[in-house]
Amino acid sequence: MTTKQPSTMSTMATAPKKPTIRDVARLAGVSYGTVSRYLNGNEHVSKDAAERIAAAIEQSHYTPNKAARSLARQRTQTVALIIQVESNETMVQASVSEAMVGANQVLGDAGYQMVTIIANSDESTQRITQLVNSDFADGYLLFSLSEDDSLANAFLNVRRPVVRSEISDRGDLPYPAIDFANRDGQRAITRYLLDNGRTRLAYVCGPGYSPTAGNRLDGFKDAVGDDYDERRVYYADDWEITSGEMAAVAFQPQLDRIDGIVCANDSIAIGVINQLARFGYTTPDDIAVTGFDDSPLALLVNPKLTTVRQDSQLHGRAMAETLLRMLHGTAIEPHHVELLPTSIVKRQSA
Amino acid sequence: MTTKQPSTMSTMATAPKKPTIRDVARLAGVSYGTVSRYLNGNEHVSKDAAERIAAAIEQSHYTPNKAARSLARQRTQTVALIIQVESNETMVQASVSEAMVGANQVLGDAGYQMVTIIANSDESTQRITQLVNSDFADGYLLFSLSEDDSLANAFLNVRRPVVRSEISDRGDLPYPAIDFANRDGQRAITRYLLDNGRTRLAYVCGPGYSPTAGNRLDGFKDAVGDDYDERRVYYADDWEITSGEMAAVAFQPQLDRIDGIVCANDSIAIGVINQLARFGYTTPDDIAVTGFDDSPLALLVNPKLTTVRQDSQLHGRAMAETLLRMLHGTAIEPHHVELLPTSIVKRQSA
DNA sequence: CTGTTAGCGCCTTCAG
DNA sequence: CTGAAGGCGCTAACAG
Repeated sequence: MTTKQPSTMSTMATAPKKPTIRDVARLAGVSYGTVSRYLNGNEHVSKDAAERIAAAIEQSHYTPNKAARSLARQRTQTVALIIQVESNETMVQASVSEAMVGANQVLGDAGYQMVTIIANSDESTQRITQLVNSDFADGYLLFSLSEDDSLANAFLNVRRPVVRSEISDRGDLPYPAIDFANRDGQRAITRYLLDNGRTRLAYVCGPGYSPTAGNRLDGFKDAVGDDYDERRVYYADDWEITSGEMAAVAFQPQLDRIDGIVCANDSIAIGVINQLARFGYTTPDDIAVTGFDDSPLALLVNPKLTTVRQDSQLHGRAMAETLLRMLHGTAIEPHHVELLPTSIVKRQSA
Repeated sequence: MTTKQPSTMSTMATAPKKPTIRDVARLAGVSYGTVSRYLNGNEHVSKDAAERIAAAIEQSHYTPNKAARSLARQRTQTVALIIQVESNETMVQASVSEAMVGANQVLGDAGYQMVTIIANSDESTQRITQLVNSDFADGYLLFSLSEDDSLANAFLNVRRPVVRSEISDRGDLPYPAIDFANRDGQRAITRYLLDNGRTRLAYVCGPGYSPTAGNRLDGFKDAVGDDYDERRVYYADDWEITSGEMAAVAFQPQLDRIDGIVCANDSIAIGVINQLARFGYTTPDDIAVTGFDDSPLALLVNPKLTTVRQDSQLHGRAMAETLLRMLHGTAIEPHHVELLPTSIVKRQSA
């Protein structure tokens, strides 16, 4: 079967509109109910009819209309992955794009088409709220919603399964979340520093709107225990490199009494290292620095980052799997939380 | 109006199914045809009726069903951005995610919902082919299709507007393309090297399946003219850092007679610089190196990359705009090509 | 096993 | 200005 059949092409030229199930039925000499059965894998179709239908479909280039099918069947076989990006400037994080690929894989294998939607303005949030309430998809994967996010409100009354990518303190969002064990991870890498004789540690915390930032800070607190000193914590406004540089500046007066800086993520760590270098401190000799995420950047910088690794593809897969379970009717406790493991990857910066 | 109204909530509890246009009509005391008119901004609705309908909608939390509307109206108000990723390992390129944001903006402003779909396996390609032929969206934005891509075949018989992100030699794809002036850009930065006294130039070319790779190489050829020497060209298998390293290795025997290496993109350039350093050559003193894309990485490495900048958000916006034009009925020449300008950004590596 | 038929929720003439 | 009715393309329940 070649893709292009001249005869077929000319046929199509004379009949420029898409064939419907009735056209196929007519071609095959059966009623269109039978064609529908064939299409949906119903047993009760004679071998003979099946063959004629198959031929008719082939010949007419028939493909079922998605809207009609969704309407009749009351489900779309589509899952939407909604990702919130802070602004037009920020782009999609590497971890998010990896998770997308993971989720896309398992959803696709299960016969669902995943589509991703970007929310980055009030207007888009508005539009998405409409969409979600219009039975656009059978289920939703929510990425990086901040605590007080207006986008989250869009899902308050949704009658479809939803899975979140971050744990949250927000009590009115009755959806399971799958997240990394951020607290454990940060605790572990902090202990690693401690075990290596770094005793005067500082911390650069992620932005306040992010639950993840808080969880990672908690892990740091766990590890340092009574040595925790609020004066050696810098609260960044975002997750970017610049924030790391600002943190180092803020710490400057006490840098001589600091021998390690634990950062909320890799980008911040890179910023810290850069700024420390400008101040004349070398990493890790003078001050050890750790990141979090093990993003592609971790390998690019000098020194290479010692950081907490998380498997983002797995994150996407795990989220998709529990969504599928819900789609299949399995009841999941509304505030169910699954924490994915992280691991320390030791490189040069600490 | 608070989002959660206890009374409404309990009402919903007793009537667990979504309200339809008929429910709204009943509540407002009009026929549902009138509600439909109201919904679609038809003039012929009395002020009185409009108000009652608005109240009924508010009260019932009504949102039109997407599938039904699409079916009746024969359009979805949706545009799909399809992006092909080489494998599960490769993630979404920064430039692509930026273009996504740009296109999303323009499309959203025009009342379309953009959804992005990932193609990364035969199975997903298969599924997408079905989708595209099922009137899933009103138009398509195609990202990074390789020349002989099977995915491209999915669009051979589509009856909807399509815009491509790369120019191509493939003649059977009658869709306009919007691309960067890759050839011009590479020619310009090569000339820049030449003008700065670099006379023995080598080139690292992108993967063969990519038209872009060829266009950039052509730009290099333009600039060096008769000095072009096939022995100083390395053909990479992909766009990644590792390929740059391999290129440097391949060039090693003649490195002493080379004073500049023009690379197909930033990642490759970074790989080249790294490997050169290992061989004991410094950049740019011994050998100047240039990139292409001005990706976020360009600023992170040492020395910072001198490269060709392209505005990826603009790319997305431009593609969306011509798609909109086609959606609005403007005829666009099938093989129309628009080339977006690039600029040289001088930093440290050359 | 197969034809018939009643919707799915909404849009859009067509009368009135 | 508004109600009634046919249809968008397909599914599913019901006779036969």
